[in-house]
Amino acid sequence: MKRIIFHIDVNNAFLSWSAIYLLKNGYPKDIRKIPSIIGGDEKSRHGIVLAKSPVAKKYGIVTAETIYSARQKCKNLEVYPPNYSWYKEQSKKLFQYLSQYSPLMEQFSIDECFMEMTGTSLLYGDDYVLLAHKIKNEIKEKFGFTVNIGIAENKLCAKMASDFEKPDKVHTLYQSEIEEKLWPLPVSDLFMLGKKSAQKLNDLGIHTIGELAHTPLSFLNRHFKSQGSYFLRASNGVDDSKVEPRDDKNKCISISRTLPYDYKRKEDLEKVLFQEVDDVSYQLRKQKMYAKTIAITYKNSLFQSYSHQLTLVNATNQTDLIYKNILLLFEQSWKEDAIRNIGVRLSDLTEDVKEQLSLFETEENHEDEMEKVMDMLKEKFGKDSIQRASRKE
DNA sequence: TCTGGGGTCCTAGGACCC
DNA sequence: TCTGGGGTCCTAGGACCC
Repeated sequence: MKRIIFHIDVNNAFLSWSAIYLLKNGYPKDIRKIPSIIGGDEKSRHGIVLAKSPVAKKYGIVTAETIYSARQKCKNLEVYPPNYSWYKEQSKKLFQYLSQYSPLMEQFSIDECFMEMTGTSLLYGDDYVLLAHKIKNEIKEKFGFTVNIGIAENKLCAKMASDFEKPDKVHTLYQSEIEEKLWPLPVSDLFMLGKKSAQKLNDLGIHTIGELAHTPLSFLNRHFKSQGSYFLRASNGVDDSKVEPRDDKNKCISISRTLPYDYKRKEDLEKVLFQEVDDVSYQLRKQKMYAKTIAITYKNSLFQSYSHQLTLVNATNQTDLIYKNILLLFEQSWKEDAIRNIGVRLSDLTEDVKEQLSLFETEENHEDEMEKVMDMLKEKFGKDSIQRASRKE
């Protein structure tokens, strides 16, 4: 049986969702119809473009560029702040609705998912384009925002197809259409082929996906190692990965903050680190996980990144133990440069801890009990309801 | 008023063991 | 009297995604 995969992608998700929110609350205009963007707060140095309206796009504004630069391109650009809790709500509603059409769905991000549609012709008939239009139109009617739907025989091609002309469109990219629809595109359009690789390919004289598809594997392997094999397969529309529902278990949990100004004082940085550890270890406990690897990450005033990490003998989820190790890492790694962004990352996560205590480790049941109580309070009254003594000024 | 935040995966190189 | 070599674990850094 021919495999059929749908990829659903919300058009300008953050901007569309904000537009709906604003209209619902009596805002007089639809920000989808004017030159507008969703952007972070520039004063706290979060000034980048998170989403753009189709009109803003016409001015050449791209996602992730600075708001400052976006304004240079369009003088009467309107900037609106993100509303993440509302986005999450919209996302949840959408996926809930979509799940009625297929028992097998893979949520890929807040605004994208894959649906395994193989075999559904018994239910919906074998005109998949018609079905996709039905779904797309129902979403528009029911929720007020538009989506693109890509139809193909595998995930990669479905994803590429949904990226063709936007908004509010259905596209197919069957194997028989690769040459006509995929090959003329620039290599940078290929999924998982980013700026660096695109530049390198261009320097090697390879500009289109079609050219890439006809490059010898040995040549690509020489220049791109294991990625070379991926590039060749992907450019030929080959992908045999399955639609797999995400398990909710993360491989890592991290928090990082861009500071209001560059911090140079040890005490200031330590205070931020403590808050971050408090947050991140709470998240860890909420997922009932334990971390074995603890890392500190920096971005300095010159935008250079560096990091330092250690691996524990026994995985933990205790705030104090994690903080102790973060302080150690901080002592060992901070170059005493001015820090723009500092973060904490927990990885090597496991569900169970070996209860074996190392030789000199003391039992910390006390700490465990206190933490449980504090977590319960956080659950009930919100994350900021309770703070440890050392977190206060 | 220049340049976010949260992820996953890969690679190179060093330490260490047998 | 010359510097083997495979395997594993760990760290740092980087590419890429939304």
